[in-house]
Amino acid sequence: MVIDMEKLLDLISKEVQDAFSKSSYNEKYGKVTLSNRPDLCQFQCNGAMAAAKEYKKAPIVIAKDVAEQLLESRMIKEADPVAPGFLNLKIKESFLVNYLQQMRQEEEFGLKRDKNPKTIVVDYGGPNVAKPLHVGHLRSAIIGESLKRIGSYLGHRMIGDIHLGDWGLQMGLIITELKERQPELPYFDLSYEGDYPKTPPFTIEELEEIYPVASEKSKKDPLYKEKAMEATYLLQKGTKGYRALWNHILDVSVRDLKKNYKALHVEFELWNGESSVQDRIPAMVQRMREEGYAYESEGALVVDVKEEKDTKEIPPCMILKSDGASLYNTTDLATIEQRMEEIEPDEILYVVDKRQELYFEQVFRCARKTKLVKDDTKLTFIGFGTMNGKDGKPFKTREGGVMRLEHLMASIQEEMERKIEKNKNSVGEEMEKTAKIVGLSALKYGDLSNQASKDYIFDMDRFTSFEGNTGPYILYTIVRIKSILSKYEEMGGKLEEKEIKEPTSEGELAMMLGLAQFNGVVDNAFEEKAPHKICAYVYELANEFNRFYHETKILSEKEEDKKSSWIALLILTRDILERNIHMLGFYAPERM
RNA sequence: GCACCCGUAGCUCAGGGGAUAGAGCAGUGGAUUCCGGUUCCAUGUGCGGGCGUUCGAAUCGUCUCGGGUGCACCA
Repeated sequence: MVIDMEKLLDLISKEVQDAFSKSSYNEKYGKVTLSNRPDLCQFQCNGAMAAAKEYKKAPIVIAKDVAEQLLESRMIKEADPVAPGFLNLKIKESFLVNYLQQMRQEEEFGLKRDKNPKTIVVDYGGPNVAKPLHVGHLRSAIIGESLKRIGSYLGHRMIGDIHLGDWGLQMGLIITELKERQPELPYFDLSYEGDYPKTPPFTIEELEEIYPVASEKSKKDPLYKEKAMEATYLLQKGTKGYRALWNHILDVSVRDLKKNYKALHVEFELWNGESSVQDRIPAMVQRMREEGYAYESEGALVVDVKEEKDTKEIPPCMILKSDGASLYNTTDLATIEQRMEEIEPDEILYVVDKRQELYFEQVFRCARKTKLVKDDTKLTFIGFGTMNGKDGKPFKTREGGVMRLEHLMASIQEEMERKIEKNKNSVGEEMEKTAKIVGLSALKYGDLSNQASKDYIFDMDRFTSFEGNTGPYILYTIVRIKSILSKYEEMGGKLEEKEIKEPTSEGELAMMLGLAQFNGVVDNAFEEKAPHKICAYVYELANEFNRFYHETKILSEKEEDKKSSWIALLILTRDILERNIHMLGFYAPERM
């Protein structure tokens, strides 16, 4: 039977709230938080100070009253009223141990699944076809993937949509350049009736070379640009040859994207793009017109999205350009419409560059105003900051260009190989594989450990270090636990049927308290859409383990009882650490 | 011009009404030579500045100074 466990802080809060009630104070003052003075206590309740005004009593008197009620508590060992009115709490070890034992038995460590699981679409990634992924795509992928995984653990139905940029002038440009180079291809023969070749007339490398060339030419040559626009028009009109060519571009490009995202351990449930919603645009625009939302302004079709409470001017949301063409807004709105029809999400999360905040504010308001979404459908913008170089400016290659994601990952891997080589624990292929895993942890942890909304500095040396608050340090800690456990097995020990006993040291107690925080932390991280809180937790837990490890000789312990309790504790620590890093989007090797 | 975001230790970052503001890195000193020395412990300066709200402010409000970003036919 699976019982969702209450979060530890909730349990303690409830206990303290009861104590407030019993001493005839309002239980709302009984909220308990983690202590910010670990030297004094483990948990604290500040409610007595807040309650002082209402009851016209000194806070310390209230705290004392409440403490009295807690004398018989089965979970609180000490409740210490301290001036001016803090209530300092310590938990009973027996209760803590039971809690951990239960965590071990429950699915997902008793992680409290949301009672009303939601369907949440996560819009992240947003790459353009025929263009290589670069560091600008990195944060969206990393953060989006993590939020998706955290949400899934909490029981939500998370659906990641890559939202490809696969429509518009860029496609016309590529087709035009192809035509210049290979006019003899059947795709350009408008009278061609036969089947088109199955194999694309280009490789991904060629495709990536073609786009910038075409883009450059169109800027300089108006005639060329006109051709590109003509090609775009023909493609959108559904011209057979152009469609066939477009399909090739998409195939080649998507295959390459999948490869790259796979290397990042990022997976999308949906590979929809701008093209997926083109068919529904005319009807949607028509409806907005008919229902009086959209009107002509300066030649363009717009929907007003201003609101009374605005402190600044919010420009209207443009639906069609003055030349009648659709634009990004149109596609995004149509995408919302499609998602509502096909998926009916409770929420859509947009994980995009924070500079697009105003733009999405317009789109969201427009979607709401034009009833594309239900009143209770949440549209959430999660803006992330820029990844900067050591100089504090946007990350660039040495030549000053945009760095390709592949290149960035390759150089991290190289750096990792150099470091791992020194350990001499692995060679050849295994080392390469390990370097990849550890490199990924360096990159993702380095990114996620910062608040998503802030810019951060990518520092190769710091991120790949095995010391400090880094991915490799976390992995190393996990590997160390694994190593101890396998040594224990080699010595004839069994990992099963162990029971966690009451702690025998401060370090062990701290570790236990840390482990018990797990479900509260995950919950909070998702609530605030803040993967960095998972990072902070993982780091703390790793530190607690290392401290414990340093002061405790586990394998040479003579008392079998103690030893087996520690082994059980180690297993739980390993499992929780691994579960957490999985939520961050990476995993630990067996050795490193 | 208007609006939004950010200023926390030498550096990179947490903390977003509660007690003495924390980590890591770098520096210095030490421990452990044992399950992986990629570990552990100790040690210093700091909330850009002013005014206000509050029993209590790094946190909320306001002004100011610095930095970044955005303001309809790009995405």
